[in-house]
Amino acid sequence: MAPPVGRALKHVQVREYVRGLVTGSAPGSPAPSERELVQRFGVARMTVRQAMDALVVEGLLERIPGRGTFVARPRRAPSKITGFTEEMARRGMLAESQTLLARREQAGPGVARALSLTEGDAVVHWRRLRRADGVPMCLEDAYLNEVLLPGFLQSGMPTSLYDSLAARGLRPTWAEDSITADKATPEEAGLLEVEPSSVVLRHSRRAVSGEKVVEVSRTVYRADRFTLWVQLGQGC
Amino acid sequence: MAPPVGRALKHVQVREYVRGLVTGSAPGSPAPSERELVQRFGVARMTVRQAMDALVVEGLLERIPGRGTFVARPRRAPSKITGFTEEMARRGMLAESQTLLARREQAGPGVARALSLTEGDAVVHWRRLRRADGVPMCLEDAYLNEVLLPGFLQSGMPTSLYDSLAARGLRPTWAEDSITADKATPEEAGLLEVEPSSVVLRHSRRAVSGEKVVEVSRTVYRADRFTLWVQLGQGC
DNA sequence: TAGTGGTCTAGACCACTAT
DNA sequence: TAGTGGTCTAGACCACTAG
Repeated sequence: MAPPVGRALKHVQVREYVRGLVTGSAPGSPAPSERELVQRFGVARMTVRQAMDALVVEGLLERIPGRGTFVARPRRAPSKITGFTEEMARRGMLAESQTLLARREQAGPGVARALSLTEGDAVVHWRRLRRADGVPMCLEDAYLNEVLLPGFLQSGMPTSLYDSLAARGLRPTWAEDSITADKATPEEAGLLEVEPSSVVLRHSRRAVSGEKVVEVSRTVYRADRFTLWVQLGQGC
Repeated sequence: MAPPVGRALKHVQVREYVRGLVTGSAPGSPAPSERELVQRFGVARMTVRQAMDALVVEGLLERIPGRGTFVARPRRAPSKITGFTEEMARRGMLAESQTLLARREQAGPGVARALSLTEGDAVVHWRRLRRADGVPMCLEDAYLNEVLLPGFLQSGMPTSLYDSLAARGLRPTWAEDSITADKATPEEAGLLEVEPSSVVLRHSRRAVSGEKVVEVSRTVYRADRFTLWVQLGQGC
């Protein structure tokens, strides 16, 4: 394959060429040597190193001095920040949602603080009963900053909140969760179709995209149907 | 301050000089310009860029084209992988432990699989009742690969498992946790000093350091005393 | 206009690995 | 010995920002 032509930066051309060669290769496979790429693209070696550096930082390549550059074994990664739809898909289950409430409200003190707003500011309150493979799994109350989501309530509610946040460039980049065990309230038990005072898992989330708080939610899961899985790590 | 002298690599000298200038500075403070560092250290600009690149990747500096290089605002980071002692300290509580059991065992099928061992291999089983500010908080069963921890049982049990792992260069770099809500067994209720069938939070962990599985544990927390906090993020 | 970071060149020498 | 990545030089031009 010839080096691509275009007005793209040279280190980007090299980087994407190598990425193309390398994606799909088994870990440990050799990448082209730096001097080989210098020849192929007719660029300086520092330019090639800039390209390779980026792929090394990404975790795609691994350099071994004296030996060469190789496809890195995929690093164990921390959990992605996902919503219910994506999480259930990952478990091979079909997520369904029943909207119980979707309206504009004035933020109370707790929600205002969590969303970094002022009390009384407009928020979207969205309450859903969520099923996996037809069985009630959890009850979720999400609060969203209306200013960040103009026309959200009018545009017809999506299935996946996180998809529609992503579509607006507001995919969460950071989230803080708190998790407790508790007993269901009578109302929760009724909606979740469990005995009164059944054990539940309560999960609160505050999700941030860049500097903006995009979601504050409280979710109550049936303990008999749901285990929370989290991966932690120092890698990215 | 004069450039340090020594046989250290030049880009390392520059990097550590800048790090020293910058740590403690407020986010947004300017770092020295690249050309200024070229003058000060008498090195090539590419060498300075190599030094600065490292600090940018670390998240310490931020480059703004046309303006300069500045101290980055600390990025929101995912949770560190901590044990009970460290976690309680973070909450301003004093962690105490009472060892209920500490012995060499043969790994059963479940523990063997989780520790990436063969059934019957030697493992350390360590059961502790853990208190925070004197109140029972959780009951933890940890299983450790004895081969990775020679003399662990003989050397007197430490307070913090994670400290002693760190001392052997086995600080976890990745962990997978699962969290469920449940009711305490009679034995658990007795040890945790709660009513029988009280609500508890069950937390399982499999912690890895590099490629080695260093800890497998199951912990049961009093739900009335403990909330799990987790931060997730794409930054490192 | 002066200064900044972003890109790029065309070399060089080193330590290390593999044959 | 040949090849690899690691380090380093002494320049250059560009687009952008700020005064």
